[in-house]
Amino acid sequence: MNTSWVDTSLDLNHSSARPLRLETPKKEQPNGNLIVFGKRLSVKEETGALAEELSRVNAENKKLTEMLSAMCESYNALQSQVMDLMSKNPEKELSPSKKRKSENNNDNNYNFGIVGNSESSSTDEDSCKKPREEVIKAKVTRVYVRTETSDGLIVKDGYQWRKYGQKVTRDNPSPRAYFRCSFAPSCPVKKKVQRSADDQSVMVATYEGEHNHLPPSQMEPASGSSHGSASLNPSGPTMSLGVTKCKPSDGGEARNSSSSKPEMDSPQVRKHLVEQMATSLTKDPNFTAALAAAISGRMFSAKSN
DNA sequence: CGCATTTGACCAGCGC
DNA sequence: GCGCTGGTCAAATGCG
Repeated sequence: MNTSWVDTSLDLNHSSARPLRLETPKKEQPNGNLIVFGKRLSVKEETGALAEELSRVNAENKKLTEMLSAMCESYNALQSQVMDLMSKNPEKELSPSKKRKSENNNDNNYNFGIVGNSESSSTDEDSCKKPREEVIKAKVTRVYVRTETSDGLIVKDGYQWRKYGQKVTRDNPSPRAYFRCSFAPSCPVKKKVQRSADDQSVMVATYEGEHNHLPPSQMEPASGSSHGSASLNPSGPTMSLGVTKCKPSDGGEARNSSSSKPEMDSPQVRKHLVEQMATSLTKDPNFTAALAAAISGRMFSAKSN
């Protein structure tokens, strides 16, 4: 099971849709001088400006690295909390009233709350504990989306969805919306979207199944930006901010080959996961492009002030 | 007019 | 069997 954390306030994909302009001055001027932001500079000034920008970019890079490591640390802390909880409450923490067949198959991690807690609780052990029930056929992915806006139960993920129901559930005052992929019935994917009971600014999107088609944004590149803001993609090939990549989820593809029985408490494994997360982020062209765009955007705003 | 969304009704699983 | 609950259906409604 996948669980992704996406902070829509970052909106990286959206940023990456912009043409990447790192504004590295190029020696286009025949006289050796440069026009930087409309200003003609001498070679010395250019060197100074470049050095200044370099240091600024370095500082930015350092800041981002710190943010990344902080993210990983908090993730690890949460992970260990989950492990503690799981060891204290070996299996049956669900309130009896919630025990529906499908929920037992798919959502037996609700009892651990939000943010990363749900992952790694749904392993093959669960299916072993319930030999009577069918093994999960549809891949279930849970995605957490932090959204500052209150524009309904909308989680943009690049796919088109058709809403077919809405319910107020017992354990959460905010309504839960039910979506089917608009390519249904050929595409069996369903999605449930509900605001987190703990944090109303967090949307919890639960995907069931996998798309058997490309997202419309990729099938029609020209219209891609229309779906692209706050883009997250639980099963598709596009980028989802890789916090989940730290964990041995079933949807983690090749990022963690030891997904069968991970020992999350091992410091080596943790370190390895952090490294994998960092490399998967840096390898992702979308992420690097978005990062570069964000940096250049900051440089622009700094310059204009 | 066609399509998507809304929303009350209905159904099925589960506990008592 | 009954009540509770989550999930789905389908008629009504809205929108472009």
